[in-house]
Formats: sequence, structure tokens, C-alpha cells
Amino acid sequence: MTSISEPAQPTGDPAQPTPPTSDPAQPTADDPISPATGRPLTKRGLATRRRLLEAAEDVFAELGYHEASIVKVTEHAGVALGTFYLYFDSKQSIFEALVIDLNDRVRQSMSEAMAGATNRIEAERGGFEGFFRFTAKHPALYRVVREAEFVSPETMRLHYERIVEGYTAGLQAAQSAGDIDTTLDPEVAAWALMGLGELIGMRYILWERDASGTAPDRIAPHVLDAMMQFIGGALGGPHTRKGAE
Amino acid sequence: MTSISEPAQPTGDPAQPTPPTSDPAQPTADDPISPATGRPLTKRGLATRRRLLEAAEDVFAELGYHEASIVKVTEHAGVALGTFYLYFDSKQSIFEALVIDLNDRVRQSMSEAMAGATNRIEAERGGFEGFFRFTAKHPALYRVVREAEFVSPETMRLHYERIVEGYTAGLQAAQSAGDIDTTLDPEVAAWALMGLGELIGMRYILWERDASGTAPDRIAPHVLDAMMQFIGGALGGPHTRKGAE
Amino acid sequence: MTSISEPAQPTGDPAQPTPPTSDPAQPTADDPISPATGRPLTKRGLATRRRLLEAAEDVFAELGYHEASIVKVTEHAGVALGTFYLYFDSKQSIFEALVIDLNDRVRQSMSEAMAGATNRIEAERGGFEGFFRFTAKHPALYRVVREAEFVSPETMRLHYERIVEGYTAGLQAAQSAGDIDTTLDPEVAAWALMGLGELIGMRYILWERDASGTAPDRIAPHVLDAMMQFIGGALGGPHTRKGAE
Amino acid sequence: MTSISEPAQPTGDPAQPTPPTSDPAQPTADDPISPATGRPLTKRGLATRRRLLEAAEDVFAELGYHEASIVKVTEHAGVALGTFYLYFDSKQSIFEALVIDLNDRVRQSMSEAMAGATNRIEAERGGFEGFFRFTAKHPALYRVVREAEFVSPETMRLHYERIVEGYTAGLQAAQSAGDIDTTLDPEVAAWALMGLGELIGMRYILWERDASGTAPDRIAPHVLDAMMQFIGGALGGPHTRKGAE
DNA sequence: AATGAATGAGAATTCATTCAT
DNA sequence: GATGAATGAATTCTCATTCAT
Repeated sequence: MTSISEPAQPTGDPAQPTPPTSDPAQPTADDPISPATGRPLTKRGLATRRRLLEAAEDVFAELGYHEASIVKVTEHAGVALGTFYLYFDSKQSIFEALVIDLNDRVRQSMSEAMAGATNRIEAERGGFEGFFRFTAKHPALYRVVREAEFVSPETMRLHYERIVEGYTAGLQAAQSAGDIDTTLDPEVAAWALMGLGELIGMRYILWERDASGTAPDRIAPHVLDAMMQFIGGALGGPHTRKGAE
Repeated sequence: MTSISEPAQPTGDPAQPTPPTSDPAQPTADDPISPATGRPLTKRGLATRRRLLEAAEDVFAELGYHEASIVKVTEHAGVALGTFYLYFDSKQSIFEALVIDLNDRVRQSMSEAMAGATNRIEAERGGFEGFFRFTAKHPALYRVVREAEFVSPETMRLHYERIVEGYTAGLQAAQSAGDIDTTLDPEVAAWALMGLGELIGMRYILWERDASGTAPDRIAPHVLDAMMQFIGGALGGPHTRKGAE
Repeated sequence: MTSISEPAQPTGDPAQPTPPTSDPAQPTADDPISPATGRPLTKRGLATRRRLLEAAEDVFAELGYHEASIVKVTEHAGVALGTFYLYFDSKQSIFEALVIDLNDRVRQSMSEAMAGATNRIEAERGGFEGFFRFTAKHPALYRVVREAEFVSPETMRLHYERIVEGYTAGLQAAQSAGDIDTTLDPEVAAWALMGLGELIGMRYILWERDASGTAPDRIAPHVLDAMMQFIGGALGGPHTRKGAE
Repeated sequence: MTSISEPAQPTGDPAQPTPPTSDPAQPTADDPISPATGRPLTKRGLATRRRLLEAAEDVFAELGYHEASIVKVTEHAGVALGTFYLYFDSKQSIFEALVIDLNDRVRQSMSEAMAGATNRIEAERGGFEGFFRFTAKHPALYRVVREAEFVSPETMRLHYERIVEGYTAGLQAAQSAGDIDTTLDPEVAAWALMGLGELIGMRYILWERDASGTAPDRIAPHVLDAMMQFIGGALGGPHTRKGAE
């Protein structure tokens, strides 16, 4: 007789200081499966799932992970509470899906904005513009990721690492091309760029938005210029501080 | 965008029937008063308050703000649950006191480590060393501050602004001294440095610690070198890229 | 740094087909400890705990384990919902405590009623009278124990085994005294007596009560007589079927 | 005693807005009708119904009534969730059908095993063998019936009464034949036998199975012997305690 | 006949805060 | 000053049942 009960109940556990590592069979953004049936979603299911993710983005961005509740998400999405659990295992699980989703999209936004650059500095400027534009439109990215440390550390790391990976590859290519200082450690530089962009975005987009009430859809040009001057110096190479040479 | 949250209800204050939220003479780190009596604390009281703050640092650092509970803090501090409310108004209030306290101490640690520097780059290196040393010893700084956004946004801003203020002043002085690129916007540069230091510290101290299980008490020298090379280039001035001159 | 979070969270797990084995350090009826603080209860605490147990007996007896809810128990006990968790870990845990408690008391009631018997048959009659009287007063015993199989199998077994243990010892003593058939297997006989008493009690006390609406406080004499005739024959020995010899 | 439960709400029927609880021509085991169409089932429908009942037996036996869910039953049966409601009104209704079904089959198993007995004691031994063999193969019988008290009390009573009826008739016949003690109350004796068999089966088949992991397909002979010795004495008559004659 | 997405009432449990001792 | 029992609002998650396809 095979056991009827599930092998090792993966269901949520109320009082769990450190959240469990995300299931490796976790639905990805591209090929989500129903946690209820374990089967791929129908078209109708995919639409409902997307509405939930969008609602989660709004609600998490406004209230943060902890103040947000599943009821609020489902109300915002216009579905019943129970419907949530047809698409996500738990509050944490939609959180993780959301971070992955935002990460996919911000990287998309960045690479689109970098296309056509003829040197690394132009590429950087484009990348940051893409990043900031996305930030302006999707404040959830910041707010949610910065909370992620205690909600799902692996997901937070994944988010940063994916972006840094792209940066590192770009910097290495630029070094090979002699486009930037070849003695720079590309990985450390990538983390530096990531952090620098994060705080500049926070300070000059999110806080600006909160202060004025109106949402700037991009960063103030003089800030971007100053920032690029900083980065240009940091990366070195032929484009640097031309006037000073 | 319509507000998702109900009426006003600023942050995490579940059921607060009678007393208004006014902060009666906001206790500072230096001159704390009892929220119960409204009078300055006795010497014994000060000691209990400090034990609670230290316990909060440990507990918040390990569990995060939300997973932490007042009971855990008081148990860790070795006092009774009710005692907590003789010293702090609420969970949020000890959180804010803790952030302020950590902020005071990290800036102290930074300025001590900068003393004696003969130029801006040396000063920066010292400052970051102080910052990273503090980070290694007090991981709560990161974990708590990054959660602060939804717990007490003003406190989070205060934390960053205080540090950036110091940076900005230092950079302006260095510009006056001709020590660094005088065309750089000192405020934007200060935010860049802050962000850069934050992510490098997170990546190369906290994550390293988590991965190895053992806590490095400082950042790996080659990372600091690489980072300083990046910063040196960014700030420009006589010390930069000597070979290029 | 010692870990702040508990070693292995013993807290309830929603979807758990087979309940976990009861904690060996489980509070006993005599020396209960608070699951919240882990310390022995104060006098006030003991009183509250007893009120909860009594309420649980009433509510479980009327509604059964599953239909009963903790809110109903606490309402019946006149305490707030949260108070429950100062005394019991979970619904299952008060259930187990209740079964143990009822078991202690039914055995007490049985041995009191057996005292003074001069032979085994008299002792059996007394024991069953005690058992049925307790049953009439505490219908929870039946209803709850029969449900226990899926709630806490160990507790159900413990209940039966404790009673059977007493029976077995009594039968063995009676065999040594030549009071009953010495070739009888005392353990099998003990289980037989247990089962026989259970169904007779169910049929002639509980169902009678339900049918008439009024609660008989004891079993009908002719049923007890018939039952004792059956048992007398089963146990054999000098008292058996005297007229037939 | 005041009622704890709200108004009427007989048993486990959570939210039932419109349709009255009347059972439209209570489907029997032999002549089931569709609760959807109200018409007798086709051959295909009968097969699906049987698969659902078999699945219910497995699932209820392993998890118990409350822990079991309709989804699990339908998954086990290999049909879609909605299909369930084409054959049964509710969870309670398949439960009742299952108990009736098991009752039919266990009585069948008992009377087959009694056929050919030449006296009452032989008949009893046969009957119990049939009962225990069925128990070993269909543990659901015990587990489900013992839970039935709070799910469907009438069904539980029906189950016991049907078996006891058979016993009573058999005992009366044996008394007329002078085969057993004629002064015994046959109904009380029948309930005694029923209870005795129930607990012996539970202890020596079900618990043995749980302890060893392997399922004994019958009761240990020495236990059956001891039990029959007990019963033989109880029923009295010519076959009893030969040595004493 | 069969399907399975959607529903929403209900349950257990947590924890910041109060207040009588 | 200190204590810790009591409170109850709020949260996450489950699952029997419905109904459009």
C-alpha cells in the first residue's frame, strides 16, 4: 500500500525563524506549475497568476512584505482568497516569484538600454538609465529586495548576483577591448557599481518621489552626469577625464 | 495609484486604543527618559536600558525585526516582559533607538579610523576600514537598516543622511585642498561612496561570514585594494592612476 | 554567539496527517508547566489551566474533537483566546492532557469502587459499577477516546493499556488465589473485559441517555446482572454457575 | 447542560445555504441513484461509484475522516474532483455509504465463516475468524467506525445494531437448542461479544500490524484460543470447562 | 458524464501591549 | 522599579462545494 499522505509536507510553517531554502522545482517565470495539481497552468490559470503577481507588486511596494497580507493581495487582484493558493504555496513563495520576475524585467530593461553603445562608458550610462527608469516605474524592486534578507536570503542574493554577473562580463569584455583600466578587479568593480546605482536610485528617485508626491519618471540629468563622471573616473581607460590629460 | 493601506496607521502599531502617538520628548541616545514616568533614568535604569538595547541588537540581527519579538528581547536581556515598557514605548521605538545608536557608533568608528590620514584617499581607506570593521562586529547594522524602510523610513533616511553628510563635508574640504577632482559633485559622490561601501560590505563581509560560518573580522585586503583603486579613479586628483600622468 | 531561535520549532504544523509523538517532557496532570515560559505554574495559573481542561471536557464531549474549536473552549472557560496558549501548545495537546486526566480519574473511580470486595467477581462488579458511574457523569471519556485514534494514537493506546494493566494484575492475583480459572490467559481476558465493558457502557448508558434525553446516573441493574453472569462464566472458578454444578 | 453548539446544525455540514438536508431516497448499497440526475446509474456510472468507494476506504483508513479530503479521494480514484459530486452528495454521504458497505461485507464474511458449524461455540469461533480476517484486510472498518460517532451517529449505531442483531438471533437459537446457558440475556451477551471482539481485534490485529509494519492476515491462534475459552465459559452449556464436569 | 478553477467561511496560532500584583 | 498573566485583533492557510466549460 502506498502512502496516501504526502512524503514530507512542504506546507508553510508559521513560526519559522529562517525560511527554508526555496524548492528547486519551484515554478519559474516562464513555466509555472500549479502547486495544487502539480501540472502546468492552463491559459486561464496563467492569466490569474499574472494578476496575482501584479497585485503583489503593488501591495508589497506600498506596504512592504510584512504589512502586506494575502487578503490584500487577492482583493487587489480581484480574486478570492482561496484562489491564491492555487497558484502559490505561501506568501513567501509569491514574494520569491515576484523578485525573480522583477529581476528578469530590470535586466531586460538594462540590456535594451545598453544596446547600441559604442564604448563601455556609453554602455554604463545606458544601463543605469534603464535601471533608473525601471526603478521609477516599479518601486517595488527596491523596497521588496531590501526587505528580502529576512524573508528569503537566497532570493535576495540571486537578485544581486544575476545583475553583478552581467556587469562583470561587460567589464571583462571592455578590458579585453582596452576600453577601460585593465588592472581593475572586474568583480569588485561590479559590486561597487551595483551598490552605487542602488543608493543613487534610492536617493534621487524614490526619495524624490516621496518628497514631491509626483513620481519622476527618470533621474535628474545633472545627477546622472555627476554619477557618470564618477564612474568614468573609476573605470579609467581612454575616455577618462579627457580635459585633464 | 490609490492607497492600499487603510486610513492613516503609519506603521506596525496593531491595536492602540487610547494614547496618542505623540512622542513625548523623543529620547535621544544620550539623555533617555522613562516613557513610564517621563523622568530621566537613574543609573540602574540606564543599565537596564542598555541591556535591552544590546539584547535588541542581537535578536534583531539574528531574526530580523518582524520575526523578533519583545519576549525574545527581554529574555535575552534577562528582564521580565513588562520591564520593557518602562524603557521603550513600543517595539518600533526600541528599533529606532537601536538604529540611532548603531549610527552613532559606526560614525565614531569611521572617524577614529580616518584620523591621521594625510590625504583624501588615505582618509577614505581609513573610513572604509572603520566601517567594515564595525560591520564585521555588528552585523545588525546592515540587517536592521535594510529592514528599516518599512518600519521607520525617517530613521532609515536619518541613518544614511548622517553618514553622507560626513562624506560630503570631507569631499568638499578635499576639493578645496585640491586633493581631488574639483569638478565632481560632492553630494552625488558621497551617495555613490555610501552605496558602494554598503554592497561591498554586504558581499565580502556578511555573505562571507554566512558562507564560511566563521566571522572574518575585516575585509579581505585584495578587495579593499581593488575597491580603493576604483574609488581613487573616481575621485580623481593627484593620487590617481599615477602611470597615466 | 548562541542561537536565539529555538532549536527545532515544536510549534504546530497545519498540514500534518499523522500527529507527532507527544513530547516526553509533556506536562503531567500533577506537575504542569507553562509551555510559554517553561516554568511551573503559579496557583493562579493552575486554576486557569483546570478551567480550560474542564471546558475542554464539556466541549469535546458535545462536539467531538474536530467540530470543537479553541475559541469555543476558551469561551466556555471564560478566558481569552490567547490565554489558551499560555497553558497548552495546541489543540492536540489539551486533548492529550484531557485523555490522561480522564484516564486517571476513571481508574481512581474504579479502584475506589472495587475496595472491600472479597472475591474477584465482587471486585469486577464493583469495578464496572465505578466505570459506568464515571461514564454516566463524564461522557467525554467515551466520545473523546474513540476519536483519539486519528488525533493521538499513542494517547489512545495509553488509555487502554493503563486500564488493561490493572485488570491483568487483578486477574493474575485472583488466579494465584485460586479464585478464578487458572488456565485463562489473563492478558487476553483483560482486553476482553475492557471491550465488553466499553460497548455495554456505550449501548446501555450513552445511547440510553441520548434516547431519553435524561441522563441515567448508573446502568440498569438487570443489565449489570446479565453482564456479571456472562463475566462470571467467562472467568470460571468456584463462584461460577453454582446452581448448574 | 446547555448546548455548546449553535442552533441546530447536526453534524459536519459547514456552509449549506439553499438546499434542505432531506436525503432524496437515501441511496442504498444495492440500488444507488445519481444525486445529480436523480436517476439510477448506468453500468459505467456504477463502476465509477465503486472506484470512489474503494478510494474512500483507502484514504479514510489511512488518514481518518477529517484529515482525508475529497481531492485525495478523487485523486486516489483517478477521477476529477467534480466527478465526486455526481455520485455523492457530500463528504458525509460517502462516509455513510462506506460504513454501510463495510458492514454488509463484514457480516457476509462472518456468516460465510460460520456456515457448517455444528454447535454455537464452533459457530462463534468461525464468526470471529471471519470478523478478524476481514479486519486484517480492511482496517478501515475499525478506524472509520470509531470516528463515526461524531460524523454520523445514526450510521455508527446501525453498524453495531446490525451485527448485534445477528448475534442475538444466533444466541437465542442456541438457547432453544440447549446449546448454551439458557438463563443468559441474549442481547446483553451479544453486546458483550461485540465489544470483546472489537477490542481484541484492535489490540491483536491492528496494533500488531502497526508495530511490526507487516500486516498479519489473521489473529494469532493462541489469542483466538484464549478468547474462545473466555467466551465458552461465558456462554456456558455442555461445551464449557470440560474438566469441571 | 466529466472536468477543474474558483470560492469564502472557518480554523489554529502569534504577539504587542496592558495592568493588577 | 519589576513582574508576568491575560488579552484579542490579525494572519496564514485549508477544503468542501459550486458551476461554467
